Amino acid sequence: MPRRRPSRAYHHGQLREALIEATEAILAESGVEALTLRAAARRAGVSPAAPAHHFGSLQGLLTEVAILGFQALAEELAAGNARGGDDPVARLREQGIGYVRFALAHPGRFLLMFRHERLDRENPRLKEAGGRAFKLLEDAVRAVRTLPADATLDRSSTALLMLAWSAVHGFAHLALEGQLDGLAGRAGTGAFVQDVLPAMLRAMLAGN
Amino acid sequence: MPRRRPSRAYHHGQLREALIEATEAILAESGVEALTLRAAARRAGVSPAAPAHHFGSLQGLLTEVAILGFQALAEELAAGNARGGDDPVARLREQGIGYVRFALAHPGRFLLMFRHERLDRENPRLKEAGGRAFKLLEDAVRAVRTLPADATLDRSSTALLMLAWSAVHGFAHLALEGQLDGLAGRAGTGAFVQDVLPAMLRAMLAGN
DNA sequence: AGAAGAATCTGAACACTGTCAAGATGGAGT
DNA sequence: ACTCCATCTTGACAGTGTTCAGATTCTTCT
Repeated sequence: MPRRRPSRAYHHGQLREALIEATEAILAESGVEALTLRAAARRAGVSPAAPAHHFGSLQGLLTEVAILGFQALAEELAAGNARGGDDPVARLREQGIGYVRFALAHPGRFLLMFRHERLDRENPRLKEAGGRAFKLLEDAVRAVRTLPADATLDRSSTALLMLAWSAVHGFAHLALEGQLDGLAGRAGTGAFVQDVLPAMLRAMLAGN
Repeated sequence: MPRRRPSRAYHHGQLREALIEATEAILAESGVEALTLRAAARRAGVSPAAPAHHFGSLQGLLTEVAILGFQALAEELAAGNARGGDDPVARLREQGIGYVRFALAHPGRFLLMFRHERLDRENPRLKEAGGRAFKLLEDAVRAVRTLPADATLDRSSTALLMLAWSAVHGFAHLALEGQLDGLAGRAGTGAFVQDVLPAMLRAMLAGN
């Protein structure tokens, strides 16, 4: 445990960034439940009360981490779009694969992003980051249904959007909460996902 | 705050049941985050250390509540079966409606059931209760695919099962975490669910 | 009936947690 | 040089889960 240098203790300089980094490290190493203001402060080498000035509360700090999470998710969805090429259905399917890939690669981050009681849902930057990721999905559905870029979704298209989102979100959530371990058997959850997810997405998009 | 009667304080008699009841009440009133050993003990009119003897830890107490939750979920799925009548696809669809109905009717309970870090996942009774609910889904899928009652699911049937489970689970989870509030608009999430869920399930089961 | 033993619950303690108020510190601008 | 202000620390408070020794009561055996 490296204690901070005795001199230059005050005015860390980039404490805000350091705290976010520390929080993400804890999240990756020990999961959502280990997220603690004091642990983050310890890791950044500052006093327990230091974060208050920058984030107001633990909720504020976690919200910042969630914002970064939604930005990373949006990138993953965009990468799925790229993999999908010109075929709208393939783009939607690859977005779904990207969604699950993101969740399994960053379990803590993903679970935090959807723990509304730990976040400040009124934070405008959080709303914006979430909305940006959502828009990628919405546009993909519009493309599948050959709707203009600014059209509001009819009921059937909304149903497709919700089916796509719910399916990948539910799949990821069930996998992260260990509900698929029994199904996966000896091969492990990772192999199960690799095997079943594409088949599931294909079945889902069969009628479109 | 009614303090417990000064006499007859010792040997509550049914403390185990009383604590589970208190926990469920807290869960219904204030959600998962408010679940606290001391709060449950207070509500049952007993000292903070009392629950330890019956449940070992907070995890143990919450696991008991989750077990009851899985039992109630199984009942809801069975009710869906009944609504579905003789049509296997209708039975599967009604199970899905039952799943979401359960989640929205008991948000705290549902969220707790899928918070693996708060539960003792090795508890055999928890495993059994979860497995019983899962088997209802599995059997419904078998019926749709006209498989014998004890057949192991092939890849395609597994994909259908995962699609069905993931879709309703994801839908419910997204709704409970407030992710659908933006989509729901002025009508409210409840109305949105009523409107979109059947259409989503129809689209999901179109090819079967 | 009476006593021994087991089950149940209390009280006090410990190490944690988030948050707050008051004060110390150092950098930036005049 | 001096002031102002953002930044960080110290110390405190109430609340948490859990443990342990002991008090209390129920059960069972003789």
